[in-house]
Amino acid sequence: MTSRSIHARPLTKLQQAILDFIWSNTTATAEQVRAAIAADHPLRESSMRTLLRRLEAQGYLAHSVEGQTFVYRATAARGSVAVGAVRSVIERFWAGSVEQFVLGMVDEKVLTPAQLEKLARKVRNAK
Amino acid sequence: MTSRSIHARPLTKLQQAILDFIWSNTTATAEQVRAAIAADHPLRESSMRTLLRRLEAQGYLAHSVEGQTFVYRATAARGSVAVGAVRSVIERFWAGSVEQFVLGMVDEKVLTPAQLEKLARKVRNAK
DNA sequence: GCACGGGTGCTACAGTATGTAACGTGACAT
DNA sequence: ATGTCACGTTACATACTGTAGCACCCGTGC
Repeated sequence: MTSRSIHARPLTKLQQAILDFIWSNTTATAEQVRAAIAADHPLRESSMRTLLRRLEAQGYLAHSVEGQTFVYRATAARGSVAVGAVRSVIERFWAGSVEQFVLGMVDEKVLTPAQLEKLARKVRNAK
Repeated sequence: MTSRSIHARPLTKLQQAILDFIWSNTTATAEQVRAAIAADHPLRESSMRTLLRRLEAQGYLAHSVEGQTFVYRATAARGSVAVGAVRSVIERFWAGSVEQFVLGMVDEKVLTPAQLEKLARKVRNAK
């Protein structure tokens, strides 16, 4: 099962930035994350720890102890979290029908018939 | 631009229920909405009016006056709001690439290659 | 003219998540 | 012992939500 869990709450920019970094690096300590996003989000060390702790409480992260430092890692792959977000939208708006959803995307011109065609080919060949 | 999707805040169940009713009925008064969702969400009249007012402030609704009653209607079609929600996810997680997004859906087995193929055919024929 | 009921806005308050951080504390190196 | 690093606890402002009381206006009936 694609790990249910995680409260289908949308991530804020800050949370997203943190997770993005961790997803890219597999693991990260509070200080590493802090340094990485300092440019966009300057934060005190303690603030960062609070954020990481909260993300862990929400199920996005888990940590192990390395010496006296917490090493965080994501509990779910980036892709599955992303797809989970979309799935919740599909459930609400298209009563769970992925097909209706895709057709809706075409209707709204977010996805063109040509793109759809191309993707179908690509997937077919990749198989 | 397909109408900037309002404030990209996700709708709560309650808000969704209200909008769903209005989308289904084209227009609705506070009392009609209240009666319609009373089973799942029992609310006082004034509460309902507050909710409608807030949804209007957020851009989802607009109203006209009929006698002394407010008649609400949605400012955006259900489909476009839904797609807008998905688009914001695509932006965050797939850097805006709809194609990468669809491939991600396939990767995560939310959309099967067969379904994709079928949809492509369907759209082609519909054109 | 005036009370009454329907419909409205204004105001409010508790609950929850978020952004932000100070402070206290325990462990380890010196 | 002492400083330093990393951690947890606690806190506070802001924002949105769910929920609603109450004051106010307008048309209809007496």
